[in-house]
Amino acid sequence: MSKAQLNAISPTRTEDYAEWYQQVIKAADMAENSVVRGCMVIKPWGYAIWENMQRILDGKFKETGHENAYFPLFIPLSLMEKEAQHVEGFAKECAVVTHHRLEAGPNGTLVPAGKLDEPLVVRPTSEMIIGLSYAKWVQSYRDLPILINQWANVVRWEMRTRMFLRTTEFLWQEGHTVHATSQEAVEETLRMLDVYEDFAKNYLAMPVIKGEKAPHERFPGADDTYTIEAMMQDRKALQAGTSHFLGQNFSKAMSIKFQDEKGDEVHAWTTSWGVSTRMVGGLIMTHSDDDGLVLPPRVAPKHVVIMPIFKTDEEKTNVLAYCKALEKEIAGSYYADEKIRVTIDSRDLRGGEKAWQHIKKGVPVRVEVGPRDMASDSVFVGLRTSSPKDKKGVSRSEFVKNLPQTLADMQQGLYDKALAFHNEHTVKIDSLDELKKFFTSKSKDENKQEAHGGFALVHWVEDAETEKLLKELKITHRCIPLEGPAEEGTCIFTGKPSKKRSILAKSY
RNA sequence: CGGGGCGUAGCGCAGUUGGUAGCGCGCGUGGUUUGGGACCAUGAGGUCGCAGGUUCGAAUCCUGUCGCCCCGACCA
Repeated sequence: MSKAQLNAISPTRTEDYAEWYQQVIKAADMAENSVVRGCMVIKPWGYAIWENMQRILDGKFKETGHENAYFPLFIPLSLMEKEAQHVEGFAKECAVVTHHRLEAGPNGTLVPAGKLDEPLVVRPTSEMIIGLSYAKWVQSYRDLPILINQWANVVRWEMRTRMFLRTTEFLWQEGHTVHATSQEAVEETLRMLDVYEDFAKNYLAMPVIKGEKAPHERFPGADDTYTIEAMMQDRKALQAGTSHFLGQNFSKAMSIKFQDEKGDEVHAWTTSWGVSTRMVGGLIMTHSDDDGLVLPPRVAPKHVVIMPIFKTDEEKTNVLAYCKALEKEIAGSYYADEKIRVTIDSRDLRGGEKAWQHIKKGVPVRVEVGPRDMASDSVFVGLRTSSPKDKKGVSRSEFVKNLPQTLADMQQGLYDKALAFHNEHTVKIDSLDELKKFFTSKSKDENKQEAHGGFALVHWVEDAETEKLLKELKITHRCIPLEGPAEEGTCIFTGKPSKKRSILAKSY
């Protein structure tokens, strides 16, 4: 049909947000469901985004003194049992290996054989298996601190999965550090939270709130859990990264001890912190629109796609040569201290079709080059942050010269837009009635609720009674923000005195 | 694991009271087009999720089972 659709993605965000999310992933060719329940196949475009995240974060971890290492995928069951709270928190979602061999069964089937003496848990997180090594490595205060990060996959057998946001197997990094003093460990915990904040804001263009989790939301076995919370376009909260101060809980469980300067044997203080492929989901839901994925340039696999346009063979030769020269010129320039990532898409596809594919994948800058542009030494440019129809011709030299600034402006523009949205839907609320109103959809149909709610800043004090009300409203306590003024008040549920406002929100 | 929805061609779907499978998009080929998600023609492509059962006959009815999506429960 020659009639152009209004949007590339159907349904739109307002029509059906959850379905829109799935469709963006599909349209951008990022990932697909696999034959294994709850596990996804991450396709090249989606994986390239993750690789960019990895590269940037890895650099920041190293800048802050960490080294990478790798520990086993399997954790002996007996080891998991050592920290009571930890076990309780993870027991329900552990995959367990009980056999180590397959034998021929009836009718060509294979049956597990070779039962293991001790079952192996597939790591849901690595505190225990890494702690075991740390116990051996730490003898003296001179061995500290240990600052190690691991890039790995982990498995958590969740009831309900969603691509990128919560999958049975996911990719992440987990930092595990050991310190001589509580203070040092706390500083490390907060330092890494800052790294995550910096990464989210300045690279993913995703506004986040740093905060502390309520006791019942803590990592199992942690003394304190800190989080960065982001607001998605449906105004729900997404926990985008966490950093835990583990106190001496794990060092006691694992016997991570050392002799201090005075010769006394003491337990070490540990931390752990991580972000996962969930961030890719957060990225999608922060910026994308009804035409597909929108990528902040800093994590876009390609910044620029050049699309040659030609009819005859002669034109093809000339246009392609021109495009290659342009590609080389662009690839030699820098944006945010990295070479600009450019590619030529010379596939034998119709122009419109091709352009839309790149729009759906979120490539920041599209450049069309045909004989006419060539003749005037200009290029035809479309930006992902503008309307798909909004394209204009500019001189080639101007375009190349301004490209770094163009990308920087897009990056900043995406952050500003997301921040404005975040602020618009973050409100102080001082009464229960107001809170109920804020979090109640006008539509009575469970499946057709309009976007509502957001981040409610309220005085809240943990209490069994408030839990019930939160549940009724389908909201959760997200965090107590670290920044912002301390403000005395009273809990809107119980009237108990509160020293600071918390964020309550619906969440992923 | 509870409630709801859905599994039919690569994708999206139709298939009414059971009679041996169709449409759109996409894909192949030929042609016409070409600054834009083209058009005409002509093809290829399906054990109707899987396993049983009822029947002369099942995509359709029954039972079981697996998977996906939504709402809950759960969620470092």
